[in-house]
Amino acid sequence: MPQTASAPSPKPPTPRERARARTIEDIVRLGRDHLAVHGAAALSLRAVARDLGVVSSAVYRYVENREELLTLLLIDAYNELGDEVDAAVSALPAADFAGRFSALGSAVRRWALREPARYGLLFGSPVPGYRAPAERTTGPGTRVIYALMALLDGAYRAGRLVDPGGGAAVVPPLAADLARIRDGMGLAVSDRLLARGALVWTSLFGAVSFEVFGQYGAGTFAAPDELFSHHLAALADLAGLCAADGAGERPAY
Amino acid sequence: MPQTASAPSPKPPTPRERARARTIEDIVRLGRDHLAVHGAAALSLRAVARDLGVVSSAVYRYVENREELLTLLLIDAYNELGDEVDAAVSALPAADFAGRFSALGSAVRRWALREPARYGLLFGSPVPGYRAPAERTTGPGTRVIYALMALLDGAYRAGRLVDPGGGAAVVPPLAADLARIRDGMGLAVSDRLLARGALVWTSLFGAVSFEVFGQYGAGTFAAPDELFSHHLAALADLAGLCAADGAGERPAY
DNA sequence: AACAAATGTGAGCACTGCTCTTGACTTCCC
DNA sequence: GGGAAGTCAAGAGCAGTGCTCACATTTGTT
Repeated sequence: MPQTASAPSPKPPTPRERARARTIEDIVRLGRDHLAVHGAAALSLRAVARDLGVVSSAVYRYVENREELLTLLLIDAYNELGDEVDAAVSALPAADFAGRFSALGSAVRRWALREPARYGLLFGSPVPGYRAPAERTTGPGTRVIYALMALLDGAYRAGRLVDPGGGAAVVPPLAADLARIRDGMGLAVSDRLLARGALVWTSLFGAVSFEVFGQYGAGTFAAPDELFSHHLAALADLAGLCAADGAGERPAY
Repeated sequence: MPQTASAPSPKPPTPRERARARTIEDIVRLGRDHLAVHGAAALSLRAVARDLGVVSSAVYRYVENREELLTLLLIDAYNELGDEVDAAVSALPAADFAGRFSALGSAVRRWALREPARYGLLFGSPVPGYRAPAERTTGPGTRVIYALMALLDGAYRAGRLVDPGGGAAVVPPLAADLARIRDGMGLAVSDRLLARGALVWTSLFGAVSFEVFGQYGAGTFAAPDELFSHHLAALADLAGLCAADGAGERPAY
């Protein structure tokens, strides 16, 4: 099994194939730049062709159509976000669940603020007429939620994730959904904590989206970093994460 | 002071002006339909002109350009959402804070699921190259957050909003922002509860956005209503809302 | 009825995604 | 080596877009 074992073709790549792959890489790179500058809906194959120094129809040799390029950029962005989140999380000791949670959230926010247009492609309103092919995007697209759930599940197994109370009981139809998810991901967390994890997940992206999309009015928050940190602490509490090791930091209710 | 006292022209509208206003209304209505069907980025003035039974350049007599139409649709959508939220909230007694909170969240979700493209225009990724004119959109655009803050502030003044603990203390720079907001909106809630309110606000839209934008994989949640209700209860708890009147419903910690 | 403002028309420019034909070039196989 | 097969870029062309402008028509008012 030499080379990359992805496709079922064990042949070594011919020079042609290598050149072709390199051109596609260039197209994706240029597309990423255009995406970052002009946004997803304004992504133009002709503009990419111009930057590539080639006539517009030539890029159709490498990329089937605009949707295909969008899909490539989607996967590219999901993976870059996933890489950064993974790196930020694994930079802290596995037992520091609260620290890892904070690192995960901060990494998402950092990437989103640095790449607002690409973040919008992933988590904003869907591009009209474009449907992401699930079989190619669900893998990269679920890396962050997998990381979060693995984190919370690890904390649960270590006895460091305790139900914070409040809210409501899990009703049977919801419990069925949660059971399916728990089995599918090999988790151990309880229904209530799993539901809390899902809420924390969407809340995290809600907070990031408001900031990235400029939904807060301009100048409303002069200290956005502090606001996000505060939110992150509240979300850790909402998820049920106990405060950092040692001292029973949990305030008296 | 007869008529509507909006513009500094107290004259009664001429038939011409009435016809003009009616045409603009028609354009907005048709644009709304196109928006709902094809999405914001695919909104086409030419298509609207066709539906209006007029040549494309004629609509430029009524709407300066595509951006102007987008702005009109933005305001229209914000107001429709605001109207529905206000109606849902005021349908319950003013003292039923938890009920009103639930009604607010459910109204937002209901409208978003019914009008996904318009919701995307308001809370999704910004349309590339389009900047909403703040002086015309901040009014309608802040109705929901005003309603939520008024609700939480009312609960606070009635002693029915108590700090749920957890999270972190408010650091000075954030406190300054919160103080400015509190003064600007005439609120009384504490810093921590105000910050919680902001988090609940973004979390609500995060949960709705994930559902509307199909960020949950297809078929992940067979019972989305129950999931949202569960989230809503958790968010009410996060905000510090005490459960409905009478019995000390608060579960033992 | 006459005038002037408001409104509608159609041509036109520059742009987009995408298709198709044509010609040139590279690679492989006999 | 020489042909065959495959690959690639070019350019024309189609249908659509936003938007402008000169011109024609309608319409309300004087």
